Amino acid sequence: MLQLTKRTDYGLIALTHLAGHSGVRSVRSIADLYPIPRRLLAEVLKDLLHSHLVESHRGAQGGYTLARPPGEIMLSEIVEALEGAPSLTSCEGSHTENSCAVEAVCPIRSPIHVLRQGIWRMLEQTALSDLAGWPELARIPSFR
Amino acid sequence: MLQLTKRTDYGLIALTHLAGHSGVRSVRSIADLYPIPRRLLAEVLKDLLHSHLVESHRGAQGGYTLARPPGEIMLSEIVEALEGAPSLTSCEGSHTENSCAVEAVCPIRSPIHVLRQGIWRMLEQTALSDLAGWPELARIPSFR
DNA sequence: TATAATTAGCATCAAAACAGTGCGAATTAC
DNA sequence: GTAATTCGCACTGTTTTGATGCTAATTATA
Ligand code: SF4
Ligand code: SF4
Repeated sequence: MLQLTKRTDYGLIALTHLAGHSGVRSVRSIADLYPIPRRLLAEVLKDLLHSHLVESHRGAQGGYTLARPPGEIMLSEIVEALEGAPSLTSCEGSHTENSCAVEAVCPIRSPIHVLRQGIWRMLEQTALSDLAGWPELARIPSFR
Repeated sequence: MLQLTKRTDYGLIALTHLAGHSGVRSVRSIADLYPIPRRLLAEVLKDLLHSHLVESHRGAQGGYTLARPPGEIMLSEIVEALEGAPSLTSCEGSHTENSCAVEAVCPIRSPIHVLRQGIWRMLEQTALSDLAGWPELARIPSFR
């Protein structure tokens, strides 16, 4: 539906929060701050961990921190971590031989590719810090 | 999932075909040419009809034609007709008070808006003729 | 006029994607 | 030792999407 999933949405929020608040932040604290389902946010952060976008700190007083400076984390990485590389249509992406029946005579395949790359490039050129820099962020009270 | 639906995909194919072949084309002829489920394509074209992107011609030897020159039909219109205006997140679009719980303190709402507009602008600036002009199109045999 | 082709409108079904939850184990600050 | 926290896996319910069925209305044309 040409729309980001809530998982990605939540992931962006969490990462933006981490970018704006130094130190370790637990899932609980983030999920309480923004009313996000706690368990779901935990799943999301686990995915981000597996993609090496955040680092985890287990045990009491544990939580997550950004693995890199927010200026070096691109939205494309985040989206890819949480919902796979964008394909725009079904005939793209490494869906392991997901070939569409139309493919052979498809008149729109090439041009759609171009569009997809345009969107992808936008995500590649936007860093987490570009989101985190928004004024709204500064107004959010810090907890813990 | 930041991906176009198959309905949109099929719609683009049909419109591209109409753009490249003058005269009335029936659902059957298009669906047979590209192996697209006939009934589904019919549904798609009905939606396009309701959005005034194509014109219908009922009865025997009937079918559809483009309502406007392909240079004046923008991808944004097509996507909007088949899957609604792109929202990118849940807090956008006229979902009649679909307000997200996070909305009040959401740190990413504004920046995501900007991204969405970027994608939207790409679609607004690409005309059907930009797709139809691709070399593949010329190679497709004409039926009927 | 009869017939076949075709769109129009409606409803329905099946599969996939998605949002959200449960639970118990492992880890660690205190 | 205890409480807080991540980790891993599985599971459920809902929504979206893909696809199909059926009948009525329309129209070229034989
Ligand atoms: S080959 Fe064409 S019809 Fe098939 S998924 Fe790709 S763009 Fe869509
Ligand atoms: S308000 Fe924020 S969290 Fe809610 S849908 Fe919009 S971007 Fe996502």
